[in-house]
Amino acid sequence: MQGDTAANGPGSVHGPGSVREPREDRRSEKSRRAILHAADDLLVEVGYAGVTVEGIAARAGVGKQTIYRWWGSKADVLMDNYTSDAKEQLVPADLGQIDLELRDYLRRLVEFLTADPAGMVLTSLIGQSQHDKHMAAIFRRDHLSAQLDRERDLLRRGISRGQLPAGLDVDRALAELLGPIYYRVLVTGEPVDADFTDGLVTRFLG
Amino acid sequence: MQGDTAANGPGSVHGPGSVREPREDRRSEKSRRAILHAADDLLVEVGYAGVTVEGIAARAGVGKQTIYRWWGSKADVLMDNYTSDAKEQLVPADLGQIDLELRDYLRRLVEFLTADPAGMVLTSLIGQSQHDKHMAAIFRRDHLSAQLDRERDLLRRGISRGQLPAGLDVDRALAELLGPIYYRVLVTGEPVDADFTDGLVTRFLG
Amino acid sequence: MQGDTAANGPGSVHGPGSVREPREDRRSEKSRRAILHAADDLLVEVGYAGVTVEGIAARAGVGKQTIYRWWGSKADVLMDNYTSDAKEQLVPADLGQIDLELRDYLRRLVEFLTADPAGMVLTSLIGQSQHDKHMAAIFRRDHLSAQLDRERDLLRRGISRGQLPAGLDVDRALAELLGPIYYRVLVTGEPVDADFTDGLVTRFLG
Amino acid sequence: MQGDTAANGPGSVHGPGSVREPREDRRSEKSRRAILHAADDLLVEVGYAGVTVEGIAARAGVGKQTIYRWWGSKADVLMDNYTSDAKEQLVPADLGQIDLELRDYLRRLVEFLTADPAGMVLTSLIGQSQHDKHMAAIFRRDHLSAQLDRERDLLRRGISRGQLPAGLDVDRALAELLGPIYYRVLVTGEPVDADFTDGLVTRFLG
DNA sequence: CATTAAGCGAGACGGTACGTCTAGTCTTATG
DNA sequence: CATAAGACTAGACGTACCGTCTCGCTTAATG
Repeated sequence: MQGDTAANGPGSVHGPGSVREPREDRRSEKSRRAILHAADDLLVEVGYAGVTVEGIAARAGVGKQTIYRWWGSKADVLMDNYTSDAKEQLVPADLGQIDLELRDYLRRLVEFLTADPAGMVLTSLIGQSQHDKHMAAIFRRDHLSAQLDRERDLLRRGISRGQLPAGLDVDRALAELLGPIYYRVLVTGEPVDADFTDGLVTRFLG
Repeated sequence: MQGDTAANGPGSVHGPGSVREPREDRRSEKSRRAILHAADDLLVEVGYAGVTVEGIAARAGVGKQTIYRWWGSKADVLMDNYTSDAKEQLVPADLGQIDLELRDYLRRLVEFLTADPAGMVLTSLIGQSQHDKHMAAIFRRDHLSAQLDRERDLLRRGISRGQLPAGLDVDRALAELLGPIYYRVLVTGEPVDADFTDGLVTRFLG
Repeated sequence: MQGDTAANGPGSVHGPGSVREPREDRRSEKSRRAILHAADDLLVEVGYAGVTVEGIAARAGVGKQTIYRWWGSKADVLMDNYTSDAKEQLVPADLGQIDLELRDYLRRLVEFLTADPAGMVLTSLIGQSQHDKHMAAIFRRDHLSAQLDRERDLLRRGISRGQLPAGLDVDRALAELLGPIYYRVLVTGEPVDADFTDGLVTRFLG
Repeated sequence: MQGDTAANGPGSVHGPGSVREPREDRRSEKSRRAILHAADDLLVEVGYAGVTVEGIAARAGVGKQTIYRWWGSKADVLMDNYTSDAKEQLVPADLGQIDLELRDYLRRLVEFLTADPAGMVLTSLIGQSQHDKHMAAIFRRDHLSAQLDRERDLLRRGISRGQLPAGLDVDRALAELLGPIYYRVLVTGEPVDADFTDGLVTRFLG
């Protein structure tokens, strides 16, 4: 085996001794970057349905095989792309006050989902997950769980500070805080303003 | 609804006197039904991504042109299919008590989304809406708005009975009640039990 | 079944009730011609190895599927193309005198093989037959047998006129007359002049 | 021969001082043999069209670069392979009598072409020569000319013994003796028996 | 003996073409 | 004139090889 299991790239589902593993250490960083950038650009320009592996390859100046060697599908590429963006932009801030932190985080989440190109990737990936169980599993494993962890930490910080009740059901609380936002973005398509998110926090803390 | 002649079917972009309009009165009811059934069956058997116009036509014993004549895409067919199912199953009951009504409705909504084949259509359509603005618009116009109206009526009934505050922001309330459910179904994929939905109602009314 | 077996196009190897037969009567004559012309042009321009199904399709303004629907491979297309050319150019003339007829035919055969673009197709097909049993069988069934029949008729005419011995082994005679020509064209690549072919006839009749 | 350093291997197009010449003296004999064997085995197992450089490399446990370093193509490898086989098996015997020698040689040639794996290489190479001028030139230079020399010697021996006429056109005679055999093997695919080859000799000497 | 310069196995790379699949349009014959 | 059937152009799919290009690793032959 080359490389420890933990460090394997997204989409590496194969166990050891699988048919044929590409060797991570030989991987071309230049191509990797070109592919991720091309995918991102295309998503913005032509939309999720218009993104094709062929198009990514052409735009990146890369062989299709190189994409298939390291990712399993266009969704896989876009997800990889996205994960780093999300890590940077969706980290809940530590402001000492849970109400400020929540207000801030929800506002930034809305901003990300509705105005940031990377947010478009996220909603596309969630959309794709509705028709593709495999994609859904990878999405949850590689992106969502990390994000949820960051969000749980936020609430736990509030608990440890005594700003939230000790017995709080964290996951339920997240569903009640984030659910209405995702609902408007994904289902009704209504715009979401700060008033709405602030209201969620107020009712949650009240 | 597949639409009266004046309003034209979803996806028909032509103005009046445009290239050529099919005449609704000549339409074959037999083919229409065969197509909708075939689409439904296929969705359950092979999943949204596996459904193709070609597959529907073959299974229904129908020419592809007949599908394209009356619908704009596979999503259009599935949506048509779905709309009637939803009407039957997602009508909020009038039980006299808002708390009972909400508890009942949310439970049935969860049941529909997670266990009913028609619910699979719904989540698929929402998923598709994430990559297809046109689809999204049609989905909201032809399905979602009707459903939202039924849901708003539920809350308004509660207000008129004096069981809910007169100044209630109905749309915000719906987002807070339904959002957490859609969030779990669409985003995290966690199972949703009656405890969860009842809790939403309790906190909402409390 | 559509069409009697004899009239079936080249490459139709399937028995009745095979997976799916295209319907010959719906075939687009325009596309058929465009494909055959494009293939012929390409062969001359880029040589056999450079001809691709993709290239033919592009040049002909045709979908690849249309080529695969009616032919099995590029060799199949080129063969189809060729068969008609050969029919026109390689018919042994009836001149009343076997020596004149043979001299004439061998000269024209050489001319065809070495100077006519269609002759290039022929040698390419024979070449391809060396690595492809399936191709070889089709080539022999669809082209070679017809040509051999025409050549046998030539000799039989000579026999019936009393210009050749009654007990002549026709197939062996053809091998001795044509073999040296094909040998030079296919194996040694030496040029073949009228002196050479006339000599073959002289020795054969002597 | 894979060539002395001065003459360079087949397919080497570089002038002296060109990009970079591999050093023959460093060459791995083990790899060379593994490659030739693998190529031979593959030819028998999957046929000419199925042989690939990649397949040879994998089967031989060798890097592709090693093949490209010393040969120019799969045809090049197979030809190299073949040349030695032919040398052993297709040497005309010196039996003192031209009729016996010819009968013997033609029989062995037929046996080689139709039953020996190396004969399959030969016909494949001739086939390949029909679509590849470069290949054809190399084939003629590296294999055919040597073989033709051996064959011419056979006839010249007959002339010097007085068993063949002094003014015999040797090349024409070879075309008449060998042509019908190659014709049947390459073109018509008919089986060739001893009766046929003996008949050629009889008519040639008669 | 260390150095160094090759050949080597391995395999990732940019490409091209493969043969298949589906989209959405167009054509023909039938009722 | 809608329909079933299905051929059509178009173009993406995922795979197979091409021939080139690093990588570390032997393995000689030289300093």
